[in-house]
Amino acid sequence: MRTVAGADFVRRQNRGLVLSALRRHGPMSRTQLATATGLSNASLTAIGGELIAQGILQEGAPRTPPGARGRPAVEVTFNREAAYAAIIELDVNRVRCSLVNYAGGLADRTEVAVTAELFAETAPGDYLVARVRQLADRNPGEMSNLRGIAVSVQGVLDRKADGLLWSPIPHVAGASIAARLSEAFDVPVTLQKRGGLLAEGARLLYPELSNLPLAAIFVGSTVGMGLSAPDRSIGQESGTEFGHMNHVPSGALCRCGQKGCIEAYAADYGVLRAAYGVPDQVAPASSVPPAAYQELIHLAQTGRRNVIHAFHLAGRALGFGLSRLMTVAAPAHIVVTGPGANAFELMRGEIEAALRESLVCRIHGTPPITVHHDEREPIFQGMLRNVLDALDDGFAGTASEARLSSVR
Amino acid sequence: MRTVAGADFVRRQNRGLVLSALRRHGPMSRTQLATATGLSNASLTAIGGELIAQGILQEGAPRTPPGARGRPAVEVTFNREAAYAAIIELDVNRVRCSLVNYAGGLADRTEVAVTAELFAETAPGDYLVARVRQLADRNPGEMSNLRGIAVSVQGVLDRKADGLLWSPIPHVAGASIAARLSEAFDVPVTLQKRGGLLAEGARLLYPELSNLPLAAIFVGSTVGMGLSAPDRSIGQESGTEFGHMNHVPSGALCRCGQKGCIEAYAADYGVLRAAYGVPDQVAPASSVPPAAYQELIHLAQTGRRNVIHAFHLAGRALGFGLSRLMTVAAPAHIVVTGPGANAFELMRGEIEAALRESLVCRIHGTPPITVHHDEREPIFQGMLRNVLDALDDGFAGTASEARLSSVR
DNA sequence: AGCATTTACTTCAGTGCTCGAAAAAAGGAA
DNA sequence: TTCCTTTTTTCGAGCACTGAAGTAAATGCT
Repeated sequence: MRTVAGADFVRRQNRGLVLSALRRHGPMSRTQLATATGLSNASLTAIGGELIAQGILQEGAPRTPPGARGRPAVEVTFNREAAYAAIIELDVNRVRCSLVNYAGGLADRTEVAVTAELFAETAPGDYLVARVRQLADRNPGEMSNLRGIAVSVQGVLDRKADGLLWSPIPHVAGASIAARLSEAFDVPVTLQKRGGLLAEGARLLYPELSNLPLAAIFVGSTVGMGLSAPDRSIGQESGTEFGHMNHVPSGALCRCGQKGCIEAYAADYGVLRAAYGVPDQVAPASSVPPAAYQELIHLAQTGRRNVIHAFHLAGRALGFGLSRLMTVAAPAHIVVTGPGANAFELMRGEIEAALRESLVCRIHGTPPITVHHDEREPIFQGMLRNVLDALDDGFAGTASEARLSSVR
Repeated sequence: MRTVAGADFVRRQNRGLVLSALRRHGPMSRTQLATATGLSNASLTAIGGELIAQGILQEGAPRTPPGARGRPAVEVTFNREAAYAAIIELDVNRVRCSLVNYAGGLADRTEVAVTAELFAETAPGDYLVARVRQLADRNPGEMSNLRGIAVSVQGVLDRKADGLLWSPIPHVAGASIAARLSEAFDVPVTLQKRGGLLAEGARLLYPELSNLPLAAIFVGSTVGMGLSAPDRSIGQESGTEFGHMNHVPSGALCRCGQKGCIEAYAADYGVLRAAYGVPDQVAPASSVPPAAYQELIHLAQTGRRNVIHAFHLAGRALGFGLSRLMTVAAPAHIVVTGPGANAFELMRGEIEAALRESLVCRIHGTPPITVHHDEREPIFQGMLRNVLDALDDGFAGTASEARLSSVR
């Protein structure tokens, strides 16, 4: 719903423009900012001065390039102390908690290995509160200026994005996470799905992808997928459940309890099951050690037929999933990440064959597929960008308060 | 990409707000408009006066409700002559061409039956130009103020939405349509996919659906699907190819030439083929007379086992397609339209069974399914709304010209 | 008929924002 | 020192919005 615009709206918009330009292109002088945003120099004096007075931005040392002629430009940067945010990666076997400053720098970080029983004993919300509290104790000054928390999760979000209705992480479904953290630290908390973050992060990591709609899939102990398009900035929609898209009706038993999900063929446990000829209706292993999965890949690479076949089945499941996805979303590029990225060459043939069977690919061509082995970095970068964008957005709207706060 | 805001931007935004309120809630007094948009009465005097001076809006007769006390309110309406638009429905067997005025009223309409060979002889673009020209000859005054053309199509749009890369309508693939019409009449032309229009139209036709994300499927000589969410207004993304989502790898031969598409099971020709035990690799009938399809439905309703089975296969294909769709889009409501809507009860069991097999539906519940037999009305309404919204958008931006044009 | 009342709309003064042009600032070069 | 160049700031004008006060147009009451 569009809303009525007035002078304050204009200021908010243009402050946002300035912050956004700074976020995307790094420190700049006022004059550069003016041309980057399209605002006049006069407006930049006003807006820049206001943002600096509010402690959101700060002036750097005058930068004098060798042999410069006129008055030296003075760079404007984010004031790193203007705000801090916590970024929590909640995974099956670890919780990583990072404290970042407003300039995007890492201030502190904790990482804890997590067992399957943990959340049976401690409510996930309480546990994450404790993790953030630990950061707070070590960084009292910074944490007093905490302005947001982002949590990456796997599974199906509830309607309010407060917690998960279902998750591959044991015992987290049904627990309040966002509200719990939010009341504990009195800051906005967002839950973000790994798949979408992966896609956004890949866009940031590969500049050549930054203007394409893209899909990122994660293959490992689960199968996840996210979409990211250049325009719509934050927020995405509710995310996807690609791993639990049906591949074969009444097919292999999945960890989610349904039959025939892509994940039941393409996640580590699915491949393991198929490689050793275990009937696909047998309940999947509760977890597969990373080393065991790597060993499977190694076996396939050295020619073990039954293991190769298992990866072919995995590729086929992924390929038909992508082919079906293409009829609805049509990404122009696909990124494959996670432990399974190491097995991509084993699956590539089946994936591409399945894609070729789709009308969309026949017409538009099959989208190129890039392999990015590590998944943690794009996820973190995606969250970092989202969190900072949200802070920028908040600061953009603080214009009218400026006049008030400068009084006191 | 956000752009710099100034006073002109504010005016455009607020003009848009006024036009949008009028479009959605019908004629209103200035005072009502002020409360509906959130603008002040003073602003409405200014904006309303400007819009009236530009001939975009007009004042109606003072409306005096029985027993009213004060000064009577004067209603503000669209000036129906402010602009005209052509709406073209391009179907397999007919072309309907409607001329509508800015108030949304129908000014004239032609409808022509079309044969399969037509576009082999006449380029589709030329043919449509002739159709619009015919309207122009009959309505010279109106057509001199033509401001836009919208065309509903089926198939895969090319990147520029100028024509179709593939279509179930013979001989239209590859032809320039939008550019051809645009240069002939010097107005903007948009090609819109039937599926998306169906979803948008259904939202307009059923007020109770207006705030839900929904999916509309068309079942008939083809299978189509469109998504529509409450927020993002015009433009949608590139549309979907649901009918050609794979249902069974290497399955039944589809008209598109691929194997195993949903359409190959659920469109009329797929059901016909299955009902009569024709092998599913046999090339599909090039067209199925509507009466023959109705007869099939009748046979199934009277208990013919093999026909019932064919509809079950169709339902299963649609159901698994929807189940797969749910993992990516998650509509809260599904609308079924087209000739196949008459057969919905024959397919319902299989559709719902397939949906129940999906994780998303197990968790969020299966979305309710509404049957809307007619498909023409929602398609037309969807296009009408889109065209008028585009005109509104254009008029909203004419603010600065107002001062100029009032001079001459 | 005349005046009060009610509701719709307009006018006016005030404020905030952007912009272009001119002025000031801050160094290097001559 | 004085000139030149480039960056910033200052200043006046123009626009749009708002709240408050004023005007318009009709009904109802005396």
